[in-house]
Amino acid sequence: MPNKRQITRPAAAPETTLEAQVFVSMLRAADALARGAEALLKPSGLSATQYNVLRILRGAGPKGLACREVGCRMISRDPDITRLLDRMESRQLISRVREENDRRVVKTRITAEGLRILKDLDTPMADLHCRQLHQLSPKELRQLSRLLERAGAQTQHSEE
Amino acid sequence: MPNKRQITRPAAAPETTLEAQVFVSMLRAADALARGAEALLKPSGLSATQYNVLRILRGAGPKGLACREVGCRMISRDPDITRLLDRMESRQLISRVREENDRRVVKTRITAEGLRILKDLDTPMADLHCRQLHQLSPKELRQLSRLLERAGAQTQHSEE
DNA sequence: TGACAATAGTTGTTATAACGACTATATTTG
DNA sequence: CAAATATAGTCGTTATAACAACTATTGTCA
Repeated sequence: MPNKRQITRPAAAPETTLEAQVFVSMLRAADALARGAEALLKPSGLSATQYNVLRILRGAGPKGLACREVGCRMISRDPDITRLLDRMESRQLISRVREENDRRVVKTRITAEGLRILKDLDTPMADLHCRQLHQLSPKELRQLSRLLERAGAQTQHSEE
Repeated sequence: MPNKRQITRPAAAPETTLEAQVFVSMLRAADALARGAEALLKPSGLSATQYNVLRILRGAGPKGLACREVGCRMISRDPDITRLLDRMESRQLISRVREENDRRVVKTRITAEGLRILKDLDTPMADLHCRQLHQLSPKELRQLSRLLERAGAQTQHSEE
């Protein structure tokens, strides 16, 4: 039961390409980071997805965003924005109003309550990220960020 | 609605630390990779999690693994291995037998059918990874892999 | 040995994600 | 202008994830 870093080429493993290695490392690292964030959010009763939506809406400002626009900016796509927002609205984190001009769209905005919760989380979240990545120097972080952006450059969005 | 790479420091965004930037890039990139893999797996009716379990069991060989061991090696932890394996067993992808020595443990093994499906996926999956990461040179891939391992070095497991 | 704790899995329940069909409004075009 | 098409969002259903309590078996030690 080896718990080592170096690949031990276990039994039936087919030729492990460099790309496959990066694939696994990436998912693992991302999962570790996400898990930490979720743990931090749990006391607030927020899921990672909900937190992401709140940040997006804060970034969008008082003009708000259409349902679909929120979906586009999310880190992980959610095919069911409606009910995600339903839950958040019932918890008073966001508000929704149907547009007058184009009555198809529903503008979503963050509430004062949502802003408050988010604000309280800003520092703890930043601290968490630093703790999670403290093993890397600023130079390495920049390097990593650059590589990640290129690696994920398929479905590109812009957050907040 | 900027679709650019460079951070534009949008409206209400608090100071974006380097670490936070890496955090977002990482989740985004991982999501992109995972999405591609899921699309590839869909025709086989496998979820990413199930695929992961099959690879783990193939790597474990004919001795099989205890339920809990499978969970430890998975990329993303699943607190409900039992029902995950239930579904896979009912689809004949795996088999389970209770141990004689220690009657608490249930050994899980991959079936011939599971092996077959996995084998058919090996090449397409490797190709996918190459396509997904073809923007990076071998040197960059090694660099990325190394950085990722250090970034995710909190809950370290060994796959397959 | 007999009570207590630890370990391995299972099961019940609730919430959320995934997939697809459906309604309402707006835009295009013959 | 009416029919067709596109767009925005909603809803029904099924499957899966998340959380927590529960059973069975084994190990510990007073």
